[in-house]
Amino acid sequence: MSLSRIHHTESHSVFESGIPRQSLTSAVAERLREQIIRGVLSEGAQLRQDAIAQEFRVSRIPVREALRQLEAEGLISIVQHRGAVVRALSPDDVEELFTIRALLEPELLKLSIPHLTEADFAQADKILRMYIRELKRADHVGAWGQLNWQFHSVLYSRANRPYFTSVLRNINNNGERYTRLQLFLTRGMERANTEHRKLLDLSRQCDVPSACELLRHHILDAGRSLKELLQHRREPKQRFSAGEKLKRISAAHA
Amino acid sequence: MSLSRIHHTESHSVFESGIPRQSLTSAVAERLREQIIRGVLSEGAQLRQDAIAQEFRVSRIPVREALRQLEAEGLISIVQHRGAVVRALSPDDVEELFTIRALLEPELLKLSIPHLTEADFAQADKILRMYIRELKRADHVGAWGQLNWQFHSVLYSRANRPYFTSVLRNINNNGERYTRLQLFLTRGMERANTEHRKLLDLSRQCDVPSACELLRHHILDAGRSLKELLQHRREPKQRFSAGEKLKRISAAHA
DNA sequence: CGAGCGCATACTGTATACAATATGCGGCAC
DNA sequence: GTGCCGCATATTGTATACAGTATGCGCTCG
Repeated sequence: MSLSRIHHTESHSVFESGIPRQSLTSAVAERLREQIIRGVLSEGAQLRQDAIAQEFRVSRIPVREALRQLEAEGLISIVQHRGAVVRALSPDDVEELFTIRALLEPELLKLSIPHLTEADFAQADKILRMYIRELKRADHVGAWGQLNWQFHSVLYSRANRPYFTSVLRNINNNGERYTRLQLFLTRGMERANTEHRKLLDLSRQCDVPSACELLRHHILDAGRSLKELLQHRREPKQRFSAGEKLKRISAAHA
Repeated sequence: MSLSRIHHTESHSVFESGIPRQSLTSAVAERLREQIIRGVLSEGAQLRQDAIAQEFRVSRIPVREALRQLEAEGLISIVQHRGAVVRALSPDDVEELFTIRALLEPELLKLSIPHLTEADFAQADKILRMYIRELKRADHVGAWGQLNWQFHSVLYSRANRPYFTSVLRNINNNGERYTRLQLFLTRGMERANTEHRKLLDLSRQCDVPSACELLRHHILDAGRSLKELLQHRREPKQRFSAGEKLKRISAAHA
């Protein structure tokens, strides 16, 4: 899994196809970000610079820079001399993320709808159909969360508001692990699907107020549901005594 | 202006008082961030790693890490092999930032007001009085923007919403240079002051709806005003031909 | 037997050195 | 005279090496 174009120019890594225009730092950051979002690196997981550097066949410098970037994005936290760990979100944190989404996304949708083209609707429709396909397979959960964001993203794409988009993209990156959890555990996929379908129809009809209101509730309901899920999921763990804390932490890696 | 605690342990830099707990990377990032916000480094300014490293008496590694962090915060942009420059915001960008603020800050205020203490109001009041003092002196513009954010920040402090706060803090960091411009050029300071006073009074009376509505308009009006200011300010420059582009860029450094 | 100290170890933090790339200028050909 | 090629220079990108710090274990002492 080398990212280096210097020592392994013949490697077939996607990062080395064609003329390399991406710095190792960006490549490492991208990989780690993806792994965190997809849950490959679960919350609390330690990110040791040396291990990552060896895995990607690079030195620790680009790894360190990538970690700084991920920290600024809120995905990990770095403590001096103690390394980086994947951030864990409390139920309150998750609620906050959804609240922010509920405030920003309807505005973005409102600005976007008037400029959406038939191609955009077709694209959204395509994503929804892929979503349903994934829903039936139910084997790899990974794609749901991604498709979820992609769908929303297409609907906002014509708003042409880079800051809105980057804030929301980042918030979604922070929360996607949990969104996936909810879609999986509460069978919320069916509901999400019907709501997405409605949202697409309303957008197509240019019914801006209804679409925005539906979107707002769609987000808030998902947030509430997820918060409750997390609270109930966390409670059992509180039976552990402080002395067993260590065991729990190591168990979390399994 | 050394930040190094290794080579200059006897230095009196604020970063070295007491036991150093901050990494050089964080210290450099903080310094640069402050300089960008305060306009010491104006938009388009090139940040050469070597120069920064020498100025702070550190190697380029912590500088590079700091730059990555600032890039993730949106304050600078880094291009491969061409270095980092302070980002310039278009009038549309500024409008976007204010729109986001107008959506998020009222919500935060709503959540905060019920929990604000008399000490908080006193603190806000103190900031307003400092604001007026600075307004009369009118010599160093720097403090206005900072006090502006501090005032808002105090009012939101009891909302206890870390993500809201960090998103807004970052947006303010990105826009503060321009806010200051507006306060200076449009004599918007007086208006801001009276509106802040009203906002404080309404908050004290726990009149949540009125306070939030005032805040929303306060932000949106400031945004509109600033956008127009920037548009008119930019227009004269458009008379330059494409051929003179280079001259304009180098002149921007003066 | 328990508590506290000290050392070994592993990891992070930073500096120095070298490799690679972009930019600008001068010379050459047309 | 003009345009293009190629080299010199400056700046960034990365690797290696070393310094500093936190953690855990064993030892000693009470």
